[in-house]
Amino acid sequence: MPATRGKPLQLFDSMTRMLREFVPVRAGKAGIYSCGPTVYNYAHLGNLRAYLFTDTLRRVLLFKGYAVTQVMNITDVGHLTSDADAGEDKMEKAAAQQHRSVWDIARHYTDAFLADMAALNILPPDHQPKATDHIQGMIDFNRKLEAAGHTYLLPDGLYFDTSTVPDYGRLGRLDIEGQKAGARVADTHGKRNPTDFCLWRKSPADSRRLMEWDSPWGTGAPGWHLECSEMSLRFLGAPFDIHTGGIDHRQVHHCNEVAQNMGFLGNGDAGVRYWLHNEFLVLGDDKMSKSKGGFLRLQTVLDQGIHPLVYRYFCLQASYRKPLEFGWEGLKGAGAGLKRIHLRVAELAARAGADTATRLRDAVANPLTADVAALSTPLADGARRYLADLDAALSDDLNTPRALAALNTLLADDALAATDALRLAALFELVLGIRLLAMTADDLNLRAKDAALTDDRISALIEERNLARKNRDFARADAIRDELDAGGVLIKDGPQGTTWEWKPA
RNA sequence: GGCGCCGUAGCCAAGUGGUAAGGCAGAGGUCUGCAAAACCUUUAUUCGGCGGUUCAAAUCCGCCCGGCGCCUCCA
Repeated sequence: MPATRGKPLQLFDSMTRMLREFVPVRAGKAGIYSCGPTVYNYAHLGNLRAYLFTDTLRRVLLFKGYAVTQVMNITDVGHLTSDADAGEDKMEKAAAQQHRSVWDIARHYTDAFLADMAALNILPPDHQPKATDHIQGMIDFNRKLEAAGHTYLLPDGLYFDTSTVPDYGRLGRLDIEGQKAGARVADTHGKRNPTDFCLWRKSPADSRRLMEWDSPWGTGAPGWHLECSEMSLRFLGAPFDIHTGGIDHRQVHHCNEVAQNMGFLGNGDAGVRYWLHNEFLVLGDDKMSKSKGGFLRLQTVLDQGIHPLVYRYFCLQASYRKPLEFGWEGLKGAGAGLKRIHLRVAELAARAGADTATRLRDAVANPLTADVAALSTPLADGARRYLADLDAALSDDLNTPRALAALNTLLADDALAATDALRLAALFELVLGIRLLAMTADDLNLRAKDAALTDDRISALIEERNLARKNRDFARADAIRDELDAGGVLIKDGPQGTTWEWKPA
């Protein structure tokens, strides 16, 4: 079996700002480092979009036959909310507000984060190192930077001298001169260059931080940019293939990582072959005020009776490199679309036969081990075309909207044999992760948080309605239907009787 | 002040030189006591505005309008 298949994968690299063909450092393998969450609060939907993006990237590489290693950090060290001494430590602030230890805070929000990832069907990274487990590594990293002359000491800590590496800020297309002239240049409190950043922050002499460690530069905590450099190079080696993160990291965090890596590696190379950044989820007006503050969690979506995978599907409808407009209308629209897709796949499964459906479901249950070549083997010409469409879309910088368009088209293609169509659905599922074969449309219906009707009450009402219908008391029957509708329950009358489901709030 | 992004039908959105994917909603139909659900059919002479380049532009260039991100922690 070839190590890779399909068209060359084109990825938009932030360093060159160009589409570049993916050529791995090691043939047949791909290493990804994804900037993970700081666990001082719940992840919001925008954060989660970033992880859906990295998951798609990973699934596409797997689909194309690469052996993928993905590393995602968990930032459980508090970092200051500003570069000035007066800044607050996010972790410590959360701990103080909630009267819990910083370690409790970290554990709680890490667990919540992992639960969100699972709900979204995001494959767990191969490694999820916590920053606090790598303090010694970061200290060693700094020692090397210090020995190579990239650092200097200020009263409040150890700093990286960005003038010691060539072309600082290229990744972010930073205009250093322009920033100097600007009105918003931060207090440099002795920094040699405005862009210099902290590698080790000393605890104030008169107080202790809740999280602090001893180091050659005094007791304190590592600089925020350090952990990603240390852990990415430790787990993936240098150079490694792909580094991902939100677009907001392109200008500061990742520029600093590049500088650190260059200083550390000492060969004029940052050790990262492709930098990929996802755009933001943006909040339009819509009914967003309902949750005011714009802090929307996955739980917020669940409370509306909307399945987590609907959010995944919603994100897949847009390019990861374009801002995505969030709105409830759009999300519910995605829900309706995803539901119809599931209904069609279920119909295909019925036509293809239970044995085939079960076999295919099991074959794609684990994208890490799924045999794409075997799945795509007996496929009629008319079906092959859709596989080519899928590959072409994904190879074009992970164009999932196009992949979804192909999926919709193939599900409506009457010329396809049911087995072929279902096989294609299985292949699409490997990359999309919307549980096409492992879930049904019914599974998408969730009870909204404020739904008042109980299942028993609903059953009783339906029974009463059916009796009224039998007696041709349609006024009563319709009144019951309206009552159920008002309660968020959708009635479905069919030849086999009446069923019901929850509607999104 | 600097750097960068976006603006395509009611909504989300693909498309970046060759004459507008896909989904949702809407409309019509089948079904139904009527509906809903489901299924079938259908829906942008037009891509924020104004100029320009070109045989040809949503796609390239200029200006303008609107929205957003980063420059301080942030996906």
